Amino acid sequence: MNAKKPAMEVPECKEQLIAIKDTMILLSGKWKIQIIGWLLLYGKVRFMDLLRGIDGIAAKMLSKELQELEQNQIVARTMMPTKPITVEYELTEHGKTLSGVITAISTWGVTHRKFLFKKES
Amino acid sequence: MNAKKPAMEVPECKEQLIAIKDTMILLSGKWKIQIIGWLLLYGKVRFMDLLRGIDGIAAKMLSKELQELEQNQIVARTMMPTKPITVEYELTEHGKTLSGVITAISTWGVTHRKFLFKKES
DNA sequence: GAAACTGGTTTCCTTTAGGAAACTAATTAG
DNA sequence: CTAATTAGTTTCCTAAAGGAAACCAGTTTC
Repeated sequence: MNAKKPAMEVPECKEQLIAIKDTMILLSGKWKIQIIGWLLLYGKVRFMDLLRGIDGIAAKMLSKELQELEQNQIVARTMMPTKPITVEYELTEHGKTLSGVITAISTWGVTHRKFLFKKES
Repeated sequence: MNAKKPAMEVPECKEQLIAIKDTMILLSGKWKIQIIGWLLLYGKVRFMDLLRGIDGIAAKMLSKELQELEQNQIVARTMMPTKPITVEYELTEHGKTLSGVITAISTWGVTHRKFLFKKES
């Protein structure tokens, strides 16, 4: 018996794989999806809300990730002329279109937890 | 005007944020989601199919990522007694429950591309 | 016998991600 | 005057991720 097949036929579903790659370039890393999840749940929040709310994140990271999300027009930043100054972050309209992705990820996390629980019992 | 609010009220939506974190621990990195996307589209495939099909991945990476996905029971590995030996990879039943996540990511990639196109025109 | 196929592993290296802590400026409350 | 608030930035460091190339064993084809 010979294992040789001439190589897989690769149909044009490839578009979808490119789209996956595109998305993951924007959202990769430890924090971005968590930040977006926060903004989806809580709406318009301040820098310090995120810093205190997202477990374990450092100011440097939060600042950097928010800048990147802003550049990609997923997050909007608003400076308020209060004293001391406050800055508010929220999802843009485009950013809100990520809700399907975030809820799918969140839902699967629950599914996976149930799966692990079922196995060990 | 004083910006001080006593600190955000943080309701119990936090479960969802934990679930997001759980999921991303399993799927983080440059390749895992792409691999799963491939397996969703093509079903049962061989090591070399993935190596040649996923643009830019190195054998070391593919091998390592597949091992991790197997450990987490997302991917199943089958050795076939052909000559030369062939190995087939496919999603487990549990792995297939990721299809919602993957299609959401893929769909959003398309949405995002349209968004960028609309802006520049 | 040489080359090519299978599915990897090993080594060595570079790049990136990420974290801790200190520091800034402007302002206010005590 | 001191301490604390806001929203960050800067520096220094380590750990992890990732890539290129060589290598391996077993088998088959030329």
